[in-house]
Order: sequence, then C-alpha cells, then structure tokens
Amino acid sequence: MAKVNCIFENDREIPPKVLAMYRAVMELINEGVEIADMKVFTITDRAGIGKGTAYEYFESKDEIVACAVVYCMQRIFQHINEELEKKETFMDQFDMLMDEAEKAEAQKVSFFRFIHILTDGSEFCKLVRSKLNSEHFEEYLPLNFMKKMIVRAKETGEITSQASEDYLVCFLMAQMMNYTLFFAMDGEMIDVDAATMRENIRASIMNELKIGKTLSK
Amino acid sequence: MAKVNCIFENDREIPPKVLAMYRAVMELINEGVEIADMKVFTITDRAGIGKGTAYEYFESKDEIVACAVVYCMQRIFQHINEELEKKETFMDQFDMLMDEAEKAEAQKVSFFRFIHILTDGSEFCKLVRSKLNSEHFEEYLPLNFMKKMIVRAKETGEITSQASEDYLVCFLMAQMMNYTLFFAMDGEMIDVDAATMRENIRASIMNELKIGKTLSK
Amino acid sequence: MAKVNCIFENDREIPPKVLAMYRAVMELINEGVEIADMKVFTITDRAGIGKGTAYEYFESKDEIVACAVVYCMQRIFQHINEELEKKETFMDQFDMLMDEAEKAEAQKVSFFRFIHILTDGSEFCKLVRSKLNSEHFEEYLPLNFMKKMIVRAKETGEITSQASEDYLVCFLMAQMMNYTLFFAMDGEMIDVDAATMRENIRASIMNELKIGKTLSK
Amino acid sequence: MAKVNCIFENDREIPPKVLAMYRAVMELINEGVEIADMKVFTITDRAGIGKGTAYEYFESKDEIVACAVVYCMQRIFQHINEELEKKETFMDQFDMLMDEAEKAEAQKVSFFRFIHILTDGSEFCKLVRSKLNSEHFEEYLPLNFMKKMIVRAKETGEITSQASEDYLVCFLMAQMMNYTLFFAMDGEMIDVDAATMRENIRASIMNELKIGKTLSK
DNA sequence: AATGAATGAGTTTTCATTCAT
DNA sequence: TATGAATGAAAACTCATTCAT
Repeated sequence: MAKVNCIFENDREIPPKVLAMYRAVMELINEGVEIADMKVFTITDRAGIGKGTAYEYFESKDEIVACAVVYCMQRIFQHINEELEKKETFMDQFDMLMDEAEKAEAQKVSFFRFIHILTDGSEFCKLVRSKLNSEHFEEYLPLNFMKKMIVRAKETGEITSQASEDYLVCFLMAQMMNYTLFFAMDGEMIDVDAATMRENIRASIMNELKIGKTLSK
Repeated sequence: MAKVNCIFENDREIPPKVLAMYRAVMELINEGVEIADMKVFTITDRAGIGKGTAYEYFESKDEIVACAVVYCMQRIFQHINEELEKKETFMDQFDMLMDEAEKAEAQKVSFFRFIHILTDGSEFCKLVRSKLNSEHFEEYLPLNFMKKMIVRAKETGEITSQASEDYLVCFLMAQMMNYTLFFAMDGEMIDVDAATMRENIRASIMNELKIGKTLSK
Repeated sequence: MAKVNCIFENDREIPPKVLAMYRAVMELINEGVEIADMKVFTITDRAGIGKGTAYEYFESKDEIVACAVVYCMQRIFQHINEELEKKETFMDQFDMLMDEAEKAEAQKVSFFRFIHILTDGSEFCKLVRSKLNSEHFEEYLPLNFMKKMIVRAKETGEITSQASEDYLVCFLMAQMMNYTLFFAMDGEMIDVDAATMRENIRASIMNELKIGKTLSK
Repeated sequence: MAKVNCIFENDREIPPKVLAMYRAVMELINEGVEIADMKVFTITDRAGIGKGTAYEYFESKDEIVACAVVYCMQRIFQHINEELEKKETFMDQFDMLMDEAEKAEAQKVSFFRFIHILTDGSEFCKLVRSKLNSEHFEEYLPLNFMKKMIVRAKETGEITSQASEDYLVCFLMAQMMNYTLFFAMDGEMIDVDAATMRENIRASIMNELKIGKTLSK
C-alpha cells in the first residue's frame, strides 16, 4: 500500500516499471505534449505496462506526473552538472549552458515549461515544488549550480566583479531566460538572429561579471 | 450566429454579457485559477449569466478564454502604457515596471503565466498568439513598449549604450523576468531580500545600458 | 395565442411568414436535410424571419415541421393530380408517376422519406398522420389518387382485371415503391439498369391489371 | 483502445457487454423507439452496464447504434433464412415471409424502418450501409435471399416465368412492401382486411411467376 | 406582431480510478 | 504483483423555448 516516493539516488533504485513510466513521460515532454494533456493510459501504454500498475506505485495521476517531472529535471540538471565539470573556464561553462538551452528549445523541453510548472499556482505546481524542496534536489536547481559556477570562477580569479554572489546568480539567470525567450518566441516578435543575440549576451556577461578577455575562450 | 471577435477598442463596444465574462475570467486569474482549470460553467456562473449565453457569443470554450486572456493582457498593458507616459526618466519607468510586477505577483497575475501562455506549444497558445498578432495588439506587448522606452531614452541621451535596440529590449525583458521569478518563487529558492534584488537589477541595467548616474532617480 | 392549424385551401390563405417557413422546409427537404436534423433557427433563418416569430404561429417545433411536411405533400400531390388530369390512358398516367418518382429521387424528396414519416411509430409520425386524417388531405394521398386512376380506367375499359380496387391500388403502390427503392439504393444492391427495371414494371402491371396491349402507349 | 467491429459470426464471439447493448437496442426497436431518439444512457441502462463501458467498445454513439442495427438485421434475416430452409415449395416460403412481416409489424420492427435507415441520405444511413457492404452481410439482405428463392424454384420447375431473375426479385420485393405497407398503415387508409389482402397478393404472385396451381399449398 | 438575446435541460464524450482476477 | 475491463462524475456543447422590448 505504501506508494513510491519519487526520490531516488540513481536509476538502479527505481523499480523498473516506475522507470519505464518516467521515461515515457520524458519522451512525451520531448514530443511537446502538454503536462495537462498527459493521460494515465498514454503514459502506461508508452511505458509498456498495464494501466492499473501505475496505481500500484503511485497514489494518483498527479503523483505519477509530478514524480516524472522531478525525475526529468533531475536528469537534465545532472547532465548539465556533469558537463559543467568538464569545462575549464567560466565562459566555456556558460556557452555550454546556452548550447543546452538551444538544444532543449529545438526539442520541446523548454525552460519556460519548467518555470511555469514551478510558478503557476496550481495544485500540481505545489506538488512538484514540495518534491523539489526535499533536500536531495536543491543542488540540481539552476540557481544553485549557477552559484557554484560563480563561486568557483571567483576563486580562480576569472570573475573580478565585487557584486554579491546572489546578485550575479540572478543576472546569469536573467540572461539565460533572455536567450531562452528568444528561442521560445521562434523569431516571431524579436528581430535579431541567434548568433548576434548570443554575442550580445556574452559581451553583457563579461562586462557585468568583469571577466578578463584573456580568460574567456 | 456570427460570433464575437475579441478585439475592441474600449469596453463600451463590448456586449455587456461578454464584458461580464471577460471580467469573470480576470477575477479567476487573480484568484490563481489555472487557465486549464477554467470551466465554462465557472465563468458564466461568475459572470452571472446562463451557460448557453457563452455560446451565443463564442464558438467554443477555448475562444472564450483566449479572448478573455487577450482582453486581460490588453487592460494590463494599457494601464502600464498610461503609467509609462507619466514618468520622465528611463529608470523611473523601469522602477514603475518593477512596482507593477511586484503588485501583479502579489495578486496571482504572474508575468510567467502570460509568458507560458504565449510560449507553450499548445493549441490554446497558438490561438492566443494568433489573436495577438492582429495589429491592434502588437503595441501592447511588453517587447514593444520596452522598445519604445529604449528608443525614447536613447533620443533623450539617457541611454548611451551602442548595442542594438533589439538586444537591449531582450536584456530589459530578461531582467523583468528575473525580478518576477524572484517573486514567483516567493523566497523559496532564492536567498536574497526584495530590496537587494531590486538594487542589484537596477545597477545591472544602468551598467548595461550605460545610463549616467546623474540621470537616474 | 391561438396557433395556426396548417390546413389551408390555397397559399393565399396562409400568413406570409408561415408560407415562408413552409417553403424553407421544402427547400431543406430538397437539399436532403433529414427531418430530425431541422432546427428552428435553420428554418426561420432560411425563411427570412425571426426565430421568435415561429412561435407566434406554432405551438412547437414539431408543429412547424409537421405542418410544413403536410404542406409539402399537399403541393407534391396537387401537382401530380394536375398532371394526371392531362394524361389520357392509364399507362400514360403510370409512366408519368414513374417519371415523377425518378425526378423526386434525383432531388432528395424520396418517396420513402414520406413513407417513413408516415409509418415510424414516433410522436412526430402520429402528429403528421393526425393532420393528414383531416378530410381535406385524404384526396391527395397516393393511395387515393391511385384509386381514382383505377376506377377511371375500369370505367373506360382499359383495365379488365376483376380484382378488388383496393387490392389493385396496393399493387400499384407496391410497384411504385419498387421503382423508387431501385433509385433509393442508387444501384448499390440491385443489378439492373433503370430502363429494364421500368420495362419490367410496366409489363408486370399490364399483366396484373389485364390491360390490353392495344390500349397502352 | 481498438474498438469493436460489429461483424461476428455468432453471439458467442461478441463480448457480453456488447451483446447486452445489442439486445437493448433490439428491445428498444421492438418497443417502437426511433433510432434518432436512442440515447447512450437509455441503451447502457437497459443493457445493465455503465455509460462509460459503451465507449470502451465503440467510437461513438452512432457506431453503437449502427452496429446494433446491423446485428438486428443479421438476426432477423438469419432467422428468416433458417425458416426458408424448412419450407419445401416456393409459395410456402413466401407465405412464411408474409407471416414474418405480419409478426414484425405487430411488434414495431417494421420493414420500412430498415428501408428508411438504408435509404435516407443521413450520415447514419451511410454508416449502416458501409457496414452492410462488408461481404459477410450481403447474403442476408432481402434482395439476395429472394433471389435464392427464385433460382431454386426455377430449378425445381415451380416457377415457369421466363422473366429475368432480377425482375422477379423486384416484383417479390414490391409485393412484400405492399403487404408490409398494409400493416404499417394499420388499416387507417386501406379498406381491405388482411386475409383478402394476402389472398390477392398470393394470386398476383402465382400469376406473375407463372406458378402452377398444383404446386402451391 | 415580430424579434432575437438569454436560457438551462439534456446529450455526448472523456478519463482517473477501482477492483476482481 | 500486475492487469485492464468497468465505471460514473464531470465537462463541453446544442437547441427548443421564453419573454422583454
């Protein structure tokens, strides 16, 4: 009777049928299916399991989707964290983030989608947030890994700005949203090309964070 | 038979029952009800009219809500445009925008809600966008009135940045989103107080747009 | 408050708005619209009058349509009666009936449609029947004018069969239905061409009614 | 997900809930309920199942009713085919058909009802026809088993008429409609009693098909 | 007399959830 | 444990009828 709590350290701990459901939801998100449009049958069918089985593991449809979304975010940010580790300079890291944002938008995994999920006032939003608030997930959140990026870059001396770390995090976040919005509007209301946009953002960041040109790629 | 097109210059042109519906939707939005959770009955009941009446004016539930959302955005941005006129300096204007964002978030009229409505790939999103694309509404869109702000400030010499206007618009937009996100997360994941946040954003903008300190408030 | 009784000797007695409704229904029938699919609005709109006006003249939608159907049948059979008068021999008369059936089917005014209306057990059926039972309409009914044809042809000596007139009427009726069914199935389940079909039916009638070949066309 | 195709060789292949629905529709038809007046709830309630269950098996209400009608026709004609097998002479067969028509009319399962369903131009009509056109059902159609009757009787020498089989089929069909119409009008417009009617029809058939008196019952 | 805006009862359809196997 | 058939509450939408003007 005790149902699944979606938090797992790694895939091996997740019951295979649950993992299949998570992956099904990720696929559906990648295909642009709206959260509100996900049906239990769509998920279990895609996962190759019976509809009733979903209720062996979860209390309700919302639990299924919320856990899957959290899993999805966890995977994405884990991936990003891993990529971050591989980059040596701050700007290489930020470039990578912009690459990922571009890729994500090309698929339908928009950043705004997740922001929306995390900020609308719905019951589902509260559910996802409450799951994320469990300490295990905090480190994966954009704000947190951006903070890590900045702390490290300050230590290495790449960033010489004296502004508070929290401020710099917000600034980076804003620029990420900026870039993402650009793609989300798919050119409809903004009259700049992607390369220019990107160059502007890079320049702005280097200016704001006072990053010496010699250190950037 | 010919159904309502939601575009109206002012409230007096809108049939009273339609106006009642629009206002009902605005109320519901203010109360934090999700777009997806709005039922025809909820709207008409709140509007004090019969369920069937809604279909006298609109083709479908989606048309009702999409038109109401457009109306809602129109009112909000009309209000902002009016307030903008009253401000003399660029930073006064931007401060006002932040004030409005703060107020809006205090209600549930989050900016992200509208961004989400305009950027998720759903049919409803396409519907709202197509309505907004009618020329009458373009001037009301954030990107457009931010552009106006920048153009004016460049003319007055407040802004001395040489970056393209489109880029600067995006930058402003990003900072607005930044500030909004801060409230949308209601302190849950960001460890800064509102005043600091605001000061940081102001500093960042003045730096990026190269606004002379002497000109700001 | 006293509503219209649909029985009228001629069009001049019918209030113009009612006549407009009757004609609208006839048009709709000609266009193949099913009785069950006729909406009050469709009718009044086509008639060029207001929806409420319909209820000034009739108690209910069913009354409107039933009266219109009766009017429609009246017109059709009046026309046929007039044509019958012009023909000299029995077989000329019957040929004319087959011509009319063919024309009617080419439009969508199928005979079976009326037979169905008169024979399904629905409330609407009872309503139409009760209207037809008013003496004014009896003479217009197929069974009745077929009887007239037979009586006349017996008097002129064209028909020499000794079978009861009622039986012969039924026989004619059956052959008419036969021919009509042929068209109603538009070739789908019957493997004969129209000309053969017609020739067979003519032969069968002449045989059954014992009509001397010399008398037929 | 894959919905029912209404074609089944025998009842045992039909899922029990579907069978219950079919039987419910048959009952309703027997009670004189019009096709257009059948509601999903009426059917499922009568069938003793939940409303949602209907949609587990069928795509839409029209599919439910169309399949049930086809099932109904199949049962009726199967029964008639079986009865036909038991009869030795052609006229015994035709008498049986008239008996069945009489019984069917006494219930409300009028022949005309089915003819109407098969000949009005409605979408429902097209649906039923398309189902009937699947080869499995052709043999059950009246025109086809009348043809079989005639072919057999020609072989046995009962029928000596040289007219084409298709013509004779049409003639029989017409006489069946004749007899059916007689009952459908329940005496309202025809002034003959059933026995006389029947005798006339028998005589007419024996005359037309040139059936030797000695061979008939 | 004529209108058509307003209505709400009645219908179809969807889909999360249950539960017998 | 896993299943999927069965369910019915809930939602969108239709349209005959009313009634204030």
